[in-house]
Amino acid sequence: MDARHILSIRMAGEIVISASPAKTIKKWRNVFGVSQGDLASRLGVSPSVISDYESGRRKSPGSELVRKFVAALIDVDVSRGSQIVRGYERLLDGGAMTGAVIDMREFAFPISAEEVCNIVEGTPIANESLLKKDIYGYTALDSPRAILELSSDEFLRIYGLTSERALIFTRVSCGRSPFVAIRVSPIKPGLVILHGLKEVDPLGIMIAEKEKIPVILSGIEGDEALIKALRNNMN
Amino acid sequence: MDARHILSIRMAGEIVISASPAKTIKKWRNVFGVSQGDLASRLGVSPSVISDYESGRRKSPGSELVRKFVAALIDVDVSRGSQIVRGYERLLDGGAMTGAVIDMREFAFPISAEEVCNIVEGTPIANESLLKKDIYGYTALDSPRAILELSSDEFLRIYGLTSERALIFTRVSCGRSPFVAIRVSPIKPGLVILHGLKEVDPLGIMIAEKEKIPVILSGIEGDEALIKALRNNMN
DNA sequence: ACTCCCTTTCGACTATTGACGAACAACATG
DNA sequence: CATGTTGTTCGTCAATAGTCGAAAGGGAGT
Repeated sequence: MDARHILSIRMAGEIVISASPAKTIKKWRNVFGVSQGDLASRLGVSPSVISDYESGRRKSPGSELVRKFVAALIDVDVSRGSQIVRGYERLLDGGAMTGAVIDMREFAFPISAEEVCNIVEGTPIANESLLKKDIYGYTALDSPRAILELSSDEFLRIYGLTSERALIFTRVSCGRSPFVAIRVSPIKPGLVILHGLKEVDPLGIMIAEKEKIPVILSGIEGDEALIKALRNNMN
Repeated sequence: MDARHILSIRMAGEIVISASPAKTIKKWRNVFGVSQGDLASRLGVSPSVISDYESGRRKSPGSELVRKFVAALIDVDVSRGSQIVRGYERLLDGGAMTGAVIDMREFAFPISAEEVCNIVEGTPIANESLLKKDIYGYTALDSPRAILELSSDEFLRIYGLTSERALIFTRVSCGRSPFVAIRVSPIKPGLVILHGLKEVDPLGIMIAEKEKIPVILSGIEGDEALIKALRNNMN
């Protein structure tokens, strides 16, 4: 399976190139939803071995360890129906995203919604207590175009490998449409960032509270400055 | 530079996932056109260290070594004007290739043109003495569509990271047009494979001989069988 | 409060990596 | 034939990786 091989290379590359291989190893295990015990069984080692790696006890894991680790995660996914691999295949097959997607990144390792809030100079306006959660990447959208252009298939693709990401709506007018779209979608993002307005529609806030999605209002002036701030803080 | 980071991940991933990290490390050094001595200087180690890795003395290079290795190659490229990084950027930015490109792969490590010839059940018809050279990947084209559709920019992109690849022309009628196209292009492929005909135009053979490009006539029946044979022999 | 699951920490041990430097081989050039 | 460049092999040693297993912590469920 081609997507499987390409995903392997992507995962291994991210781990090796990461400023913190330990954190990136843990990120991928969490993306695949596998416990340390399950993974250890599949690799034929003790659970403490996995924990040692993810905690950074070994600073420079060997290539063979990384290769085995990646292969084991993908094997688990395949045994569960290839959900992650298929999701990645959709990302590959779709070619360039529409212009509605301004930017889209996966983090080498997750950062908290709180840190994301700091990066975008944001003000929490919904579910502030949930800002400790981990965010794995972001997708920035041009809201008017997104509403007009995104097909249901493309809407799935903006979630990349995991929905635990920041969905950033730029050029927002009153802040209701984004939440309506999220409300009717089966998949919910880990965090919503609104940009381009000062006051948010109360109904939008109610939807977010109900869906338990933290929402931030970014204070950075201009789309490009927002994207720049995010890119400069890539780990 | 974004393409730089993505290329880093790609290279590191290929090395780690490869069935032979040693050979893939050497492939990438050759793709970047850097000597072992130059690379050693840049890494602050002795040349024999590089040779030890490429010869397979160390079976499982550590992540840090791979990261440093990749970074050093890209630094060399940047100091020379970012030719490789820019080439990769063009690959990324172009989105999906036109339908003229049936398939396109880079090998984890190069194989000889002779091995490629065996894989496609080929008969050498030009420059047979050059079949010992290393081939780093392949691009399979639908010839009639390629002639009609490929812009000069897209023509460059079919070479991927290196031109030392097999350019495969399928649905060829008499075998002259492909060589005329190659003749006028500034970049020459490492190997040409013709498919879909029994006799090749003598002028085409003359052009290939003149350009010192080995040419093979594939004996596999059918485009799909040809691509399948190539994919099944990916290293 | 107890049990179970998941994860972390760390001492200890063996195997391998990372690296140097010497000796050598192959090829191109003058 | 001598010299320079590029690359290979290998003995050697210090440092680190790979791993086990014991002990322990935190959270959820009963």
